[in-house]
Amino acid sequence: MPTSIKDIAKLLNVSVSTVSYAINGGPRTVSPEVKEKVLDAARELGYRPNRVAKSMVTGRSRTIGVVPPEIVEDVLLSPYLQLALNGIFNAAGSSHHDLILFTRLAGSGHEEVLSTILDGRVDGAVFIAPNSTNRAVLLAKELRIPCISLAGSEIDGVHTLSVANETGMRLAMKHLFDLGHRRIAHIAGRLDMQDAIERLRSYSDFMTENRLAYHDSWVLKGQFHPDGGYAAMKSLLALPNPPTAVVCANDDMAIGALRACQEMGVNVPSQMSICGFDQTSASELTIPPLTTVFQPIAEMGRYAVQSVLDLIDGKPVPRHVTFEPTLVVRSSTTVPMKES
Amino acid sequence: MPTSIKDIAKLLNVSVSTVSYAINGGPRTVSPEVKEKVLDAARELGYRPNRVAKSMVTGRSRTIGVVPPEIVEDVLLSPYLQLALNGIFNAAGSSHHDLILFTRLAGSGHEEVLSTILDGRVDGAVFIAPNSTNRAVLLAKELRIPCISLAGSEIDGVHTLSVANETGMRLAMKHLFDLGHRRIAHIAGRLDMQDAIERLRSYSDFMTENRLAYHDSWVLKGQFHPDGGYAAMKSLLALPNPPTAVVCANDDMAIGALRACQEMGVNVPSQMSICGFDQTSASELTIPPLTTVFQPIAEMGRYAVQSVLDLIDGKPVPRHVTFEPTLVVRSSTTVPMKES
DNA sequence: AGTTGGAGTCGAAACGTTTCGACGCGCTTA
DNA sequence: TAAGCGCGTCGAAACGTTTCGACTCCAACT
Repeated sequence: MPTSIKDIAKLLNVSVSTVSYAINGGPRTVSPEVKEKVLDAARELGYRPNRVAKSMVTGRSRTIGVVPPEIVEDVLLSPYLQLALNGIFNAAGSSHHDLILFTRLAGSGHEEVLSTILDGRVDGAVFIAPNSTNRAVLLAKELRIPCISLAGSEIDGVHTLSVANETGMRLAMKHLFDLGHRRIAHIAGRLDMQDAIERLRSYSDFMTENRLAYHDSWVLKGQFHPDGGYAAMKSLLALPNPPTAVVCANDDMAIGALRACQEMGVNVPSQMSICGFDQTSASELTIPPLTTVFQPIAEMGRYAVQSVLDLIDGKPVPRHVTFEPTLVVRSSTTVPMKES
Repeated sequence: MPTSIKDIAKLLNVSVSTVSYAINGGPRTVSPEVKEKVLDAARELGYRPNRVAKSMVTGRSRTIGVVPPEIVEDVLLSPYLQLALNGIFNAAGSSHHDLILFTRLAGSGHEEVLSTILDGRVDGAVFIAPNSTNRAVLLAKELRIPCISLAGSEIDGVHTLSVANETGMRLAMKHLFDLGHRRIAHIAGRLDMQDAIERLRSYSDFMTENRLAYHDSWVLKGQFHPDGGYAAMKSLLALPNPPTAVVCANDDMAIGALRACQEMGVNVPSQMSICGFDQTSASELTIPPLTTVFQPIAEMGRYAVQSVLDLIDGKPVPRHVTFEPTLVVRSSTTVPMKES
């Protein structure tokens, strides 16, 4: 039973409203003497305002929800998510909001999904890379909860922040093409996610536009996981006439691919150029450091929070913002070997 | 204005209590017909229980707070914290609790620190590696908020989970000693953190016990950051008779040290053995992969959540639990070179 | 037949705030 | 001097729940 505003009121023989005014510099003024008495008493009694009660009456919690792409074991181990979360965390901190991390959407029906989000504990929500089957974001929208989809599929009516995947992919492809590569493979991500789809499409487009022949066997699915990248590279190397370069849809897969090359005695970059995507912190620790596409994920997280806040305040927020990636050239790509 | 229990009551001409009983299978029984009517109406109207209101009357929020060691920009980029957070996230998910991540302890007075934690939004809290100057955890304890200190300084009266730093350090030192190293340096962490202090002490103890001479110049402060490790290694290599091996108090610093060696053309491990601490995911991506001390951080996170939950339920929880680390031998350590 | 008791329901209190309407007081202004 | 106004204060309503006491039936006892 912590001290409440009532205790102070009783002790000082004033009304609760007066105490409230004094503490908040409230909507009404309080005489200096009373104010001082109240503040002293509050300190004395160790008074802490109860945020839950405050939330109930104001309808605001100064807390925003963060919903990971899927709620499964170890999802926080994803470097991409970590980067986004860090950006969100920074922004929330500087705007004096706390974060609720939702942990239990999995295995629950839609009903429960909604209850978790819309139970009044958050003023708004950031959905990180929701895939198109993620109904929660749709329902949140339908119920007019201020929310932002960060790097997810474009869903109509939902405010979305995305990265220009096409630019990023073209940057990587052009880099390899300019180096002289013609046989370029692609290790794709999870094709139920928008990013993966767009990166794959840009790859195909680039190959077609430049009249580069490519086979189905050059497009592999790596599920965004290192092991997927590893397996994909293994099967690429087993091909009779393997490609000389590969662009991966994220860094984790590129790291897996790198490991596969090392194991098979294939030198990177001289025998195989590898390009990643995302510029996660691990991408510069590999040997050789990965050439990769930098996405301003952390900045997007920051922007997402600001947008949610604006949405809450009823300010206008652009329906869709696209961030431009840039290419970070490091040592995992070089000119292809002469032979062939 | 979302639908409330009252709307249902009004619509059906029953009392709010009846609706509550029907929805919760509440403490009183409801006739089957009424129950069905209520449930139908709730679905119809899209009723979502308001958790804030529920919290207020029950005093429980099914949410637990997570407090990072310090609240500064980019704190979520720390691999150690990520690992711990992931463990906490997993555990919270399976016990149907959400997480509040506190983002604004920094720069606020003690008063605000407390308000943030004790404002009724959380049932308990996990403090990740609080250092001894972190007053928040003390105050939380004083106010009887169920809380666990995860891998932090031991503070009396606070339930603490720690890792046997001594065991870990000895494992690393003995490994190097057995390989034949006698000139072993230590790059220490932030000496305001318990872990760093203990690791440093164990290093000294080991050196003394084995009658190994060591100089002050072999003990460097790396602040737990890669750049600190880098700088430390640089100054080690500048020594007239540098050590043949170095144990770092975390992986990040070991990675920095590795980079310094690479830059200076010092081969790791043949000319310099490097040992890390924590087994973060980056530690196996370096070339060579780091020999490091594995701490079950993720498991500790899980355990921490369970303990907080037990504390909340009034179950007995051991005041102090120690987890044992193990050594992961990879390729950054080997026998020292013959010369000298 | 009268008593007990459980099932089903209602009304109201409680949780800790914020904020509105009302009121009294003293000061200015006509 | 009366009207008007702003300041400081109080009491009460409101937010959306849960749950307790009380009440009414009706069935099952003695």
